[in-house]
Amino acid sequence: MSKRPDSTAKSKHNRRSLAQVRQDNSEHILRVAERLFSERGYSGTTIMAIAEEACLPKANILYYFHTKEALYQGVLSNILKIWMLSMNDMTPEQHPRDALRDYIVKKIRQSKEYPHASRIFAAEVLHGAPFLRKQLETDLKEQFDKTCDVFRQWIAKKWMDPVHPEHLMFMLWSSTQAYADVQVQSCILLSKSELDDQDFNDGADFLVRMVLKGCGINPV
Amino acid sequence: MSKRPDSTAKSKHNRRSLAQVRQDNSEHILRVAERLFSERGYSGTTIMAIAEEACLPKANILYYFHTKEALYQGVLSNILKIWMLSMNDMTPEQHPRDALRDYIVKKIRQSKEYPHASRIFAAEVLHGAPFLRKQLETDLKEQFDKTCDVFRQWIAKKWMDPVHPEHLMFMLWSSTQAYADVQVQSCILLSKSELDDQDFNDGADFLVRMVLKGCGINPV
DNA sequence: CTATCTTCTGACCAAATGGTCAGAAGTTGG
DNA sequence: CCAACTTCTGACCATTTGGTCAGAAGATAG
Repeated sequence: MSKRPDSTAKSKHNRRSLAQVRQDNSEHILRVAERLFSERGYSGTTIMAIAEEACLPKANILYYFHTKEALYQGVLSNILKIWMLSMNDMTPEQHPRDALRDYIVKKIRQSKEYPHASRIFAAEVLHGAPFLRKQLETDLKEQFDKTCDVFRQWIAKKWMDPVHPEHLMFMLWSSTQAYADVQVQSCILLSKSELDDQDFNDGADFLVRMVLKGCGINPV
Repeated sequence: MSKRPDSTAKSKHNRRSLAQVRQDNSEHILRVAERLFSERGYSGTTIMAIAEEACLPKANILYYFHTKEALYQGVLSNILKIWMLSMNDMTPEQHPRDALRDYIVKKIRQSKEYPHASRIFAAEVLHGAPFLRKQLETDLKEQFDKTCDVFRQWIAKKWMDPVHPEHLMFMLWSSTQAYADVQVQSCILLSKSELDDQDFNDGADFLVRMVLKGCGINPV
């Protein structure tokens, strides 16, 4: 049960403004909801469970987010913000050696820092993106196409082997994503209670090396 | 609504034995349930929905599978059967060039042929494997450790670069799995209604090439 | 201090859900 | 043909779930 920011300090002094209260509570609820949605999925998460974890009465959750779906949308829009933000553009001028390395490292770091977000996103896609379809079809597709184009230009410049750009993108996405999604499984398989920093670094090193070599790029 | 095997042929003749009826119906229900669970997740799938899709009254579903969880377990055990079956052992004697190629091709074919199973499995793992934990900790981990060991032997024989075996396994698993999981997303990104055989072949070729080169294996 | 606005909450509700059960309908073996 | 057994199903039930609402409690502005 993650405590909300205030809780004890309800005495007359140390008062927060209404605006402040609203923001604090909204964010607190969103944080709790994100965790639960990522652990149990949309249907598996009840408003009551969120309320208990957030130490707030159920009706209060619904005061801030009028429906369960609205709450979920709130979580999703937070996630997409992170996503788009970190999805740095690779440029045709950059050498793929650097651009791909940066991309992989960034993505894996993201999987480490925002595992809930990563997993919600993955679950969303897995079930046909019922809530994200629109956004994926516009924003993400644009990004995807642009990046594939960069790959093609690198290939034209003979900076890398003529690999299938689309499949390279799939491979980059899935294998970096895996470090968040399969954390549970990883723990089972590696017999660790959690992936540590070293594991993430090893993963990044491994992937960078594999991708660069696999694309015929001299890592220098 | 996928029709059940019998349906019309209820007239006196052309009768099926009770044993036959039982098997037919069980399998029919499992098939329908598998599809729905993969599309909507465990909590998102109601018995009523399964009943409607299977063209059977709800009570009949519960006659064959006493609880929702039992039905889900039935689906899962089907899935694990497929999984373990196709998880061919790579052996230290095989050259990684052939073994890895076979593995990737097989896995991707599996993603194509059993997309529902693949997705249920992925969702299960994503949510901490609430129903599969035991099996993963025993069967899958054994397989995992054994395969990592094979990689180590290949490395000792200088048949491939000294890559991190565990991370290679992750990468193989996630990037092949992706061809089932992300089918939706793939369709969005590639603007196709479905991945066709060519796409799966391209994916396999790409991955084989990438992995072999990435591991410093001469593809011959 | 007071009138007004926002925040908060217990009590309540209709619908959906997993599950039960008695008994009808069909099958089987003798 | 009959007794025993399996399959099937409509009606029913308790619980859970998302959501409403009236009014209490607290904050704010004049």
